[in-house]
Amino acid sequence: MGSEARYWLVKSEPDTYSFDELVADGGAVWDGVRNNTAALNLRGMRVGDEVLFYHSGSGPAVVGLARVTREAFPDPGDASGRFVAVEIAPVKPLARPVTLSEIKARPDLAEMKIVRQSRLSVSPVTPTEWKTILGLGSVG
DNA sequence: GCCAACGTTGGC
DNA sequence: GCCAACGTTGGC
Repeated sequence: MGSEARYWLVKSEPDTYSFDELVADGGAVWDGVRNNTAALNLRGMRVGDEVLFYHSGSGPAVVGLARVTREAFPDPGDASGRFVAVEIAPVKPLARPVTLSEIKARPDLAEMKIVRQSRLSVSPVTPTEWKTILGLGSVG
């Protein structure tokens, strides 16, 4: 792990917490993650890292961009002390959502963690994947 | 609503 | 420590 820019993807059910709600709130504590792999990724986040915000459920798609505003701290809702939370703030919505089916259809995105392990709620994104997603979403 | 993937739990 | 059973997530 060097000091290069890092990119991540976080997943949320829009019925539970949507990108629009993140925008309305101006930021959010990203807590409640109870998976060790996802927690490891949360611990890797640094302030300023950029985040793809993905809606799971019906019409799964990357819908917006966010930024890490606070690094990992103990999840207040976790009595075990094993899990952590971060804080993120909205940057902007994608001009158009990039759907999971589009991602799957592209050979250069087929290795994305979201494709390979659909249940992982926090995952790293490579710089190449990041640029490709932003291109598809007409951002940048 | 169904099913696959995968994490967790608990009996042994 | 192994593994079967079970629960949850998420795509379709």
